[in-house]
Amino acid sequence: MARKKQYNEQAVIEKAMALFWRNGYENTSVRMLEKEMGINQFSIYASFGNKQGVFLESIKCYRKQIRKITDILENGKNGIKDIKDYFFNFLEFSKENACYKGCLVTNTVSELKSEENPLIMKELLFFSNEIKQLFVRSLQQDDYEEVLINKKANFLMNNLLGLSIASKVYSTKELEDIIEMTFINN
Amino acid sequence: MARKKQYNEQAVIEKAMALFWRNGYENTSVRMLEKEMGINQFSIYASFGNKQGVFLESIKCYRKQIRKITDILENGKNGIKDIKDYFFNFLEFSKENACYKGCLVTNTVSELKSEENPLIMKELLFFSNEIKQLFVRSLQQDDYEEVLINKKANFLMNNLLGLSIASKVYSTKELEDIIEMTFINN
DNA sequence: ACATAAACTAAGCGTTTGCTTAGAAATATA
DNA sequence: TATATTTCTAAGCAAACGCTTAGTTTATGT
Repeated sequence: MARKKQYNEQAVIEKAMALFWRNGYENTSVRMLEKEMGINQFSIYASFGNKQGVFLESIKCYRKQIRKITDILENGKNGIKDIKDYFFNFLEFSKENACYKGCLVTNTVSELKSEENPLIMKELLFFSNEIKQLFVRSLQQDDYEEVLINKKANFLMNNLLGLSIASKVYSTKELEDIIEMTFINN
Repeated sequence: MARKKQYNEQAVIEKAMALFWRNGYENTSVRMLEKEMGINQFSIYASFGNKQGVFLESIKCYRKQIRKITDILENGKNGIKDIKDYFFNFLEFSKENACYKGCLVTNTVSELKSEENPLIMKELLFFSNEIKQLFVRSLQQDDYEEVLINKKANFLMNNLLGLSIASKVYSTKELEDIIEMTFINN
């Protein structure tokens, strides 16, 4: 009936995601996506609508990849200890050739403004809240009171957000020390 | 002998700095700077060379403005308590019309890559280290051992970096709770 | 008053941006 | 094998980018 697609949409989105992760949203042009994804601009727009569409799919792909470490946290039974492990796992997850790229979600929250990219921002904040809820779940295993759990979860999120930027400034040893300090009372 | 400048360079840089702070480096175009600074592109290039030059001067301006709160920290005598006050002061400093803009330095570290903007990045990391050294100075007043002081300083920097992003996501009440949690053992 | 030098305005340079379109190539059905 | 339908290539669109230049205005020293 017709010609077949010569590319796999999931496979090219993985490459797009990697590019957005390295360069940020605005600093990734459609021409760069074209080269990295290995397909023509026409195909990009046919498959994903526009640049924002490519990014929204990239977030889904990011979520899929990070499940490798969120699944561990979600199935953990050791309370805050599991969150600490997640921090170390995240550091490893965000690394590419000995270079830390931070978190794709955090990087983009920092870069974009809600007023100008409401759709993207909504997805990012939803994602961010999912991680926080994983922290809440683990903290509940250590039977703190509900209000304190929420405060602790926000505090830990703040440290995770910090790591996204700190990892571009500090050495691996320093980053590991920071994580140790974050969990020093547990 | 010649015509006088019709603008004050320090005054227009303040406006440029505010624009960079709100929008980030790449998302601030020379046309936007032109409007905000109230002078023609020719004047911008005559005074500051190029867009990077405008930004480098904006950092100097930012440093000058943030002295309002770093001076307090630098002259403090209450150890870590002064750092906690600095965190609250920073939150207020970063606010514009009930909207948190984060830290100009942190935002830009997160946005740009060292390989592509080495000059700007060098200034930003120098700036960032100055703040850390203020933390070290205050921590020394509480006589911890030297190695622990450095770890604590990095931990606090991580929380400050985190606040820059967290302030775009969380409410004022939550941000205040995060600061309380950061200093809970002091 | 006049010449001179700096600062102004505004138009425009080449390049890159996100996105579109015209037409050729390829494949599944009839 | 012929036809229909989709995907491909590659050229091109208007707008925005950082930056420059030609020509006018303004103020100062003589």
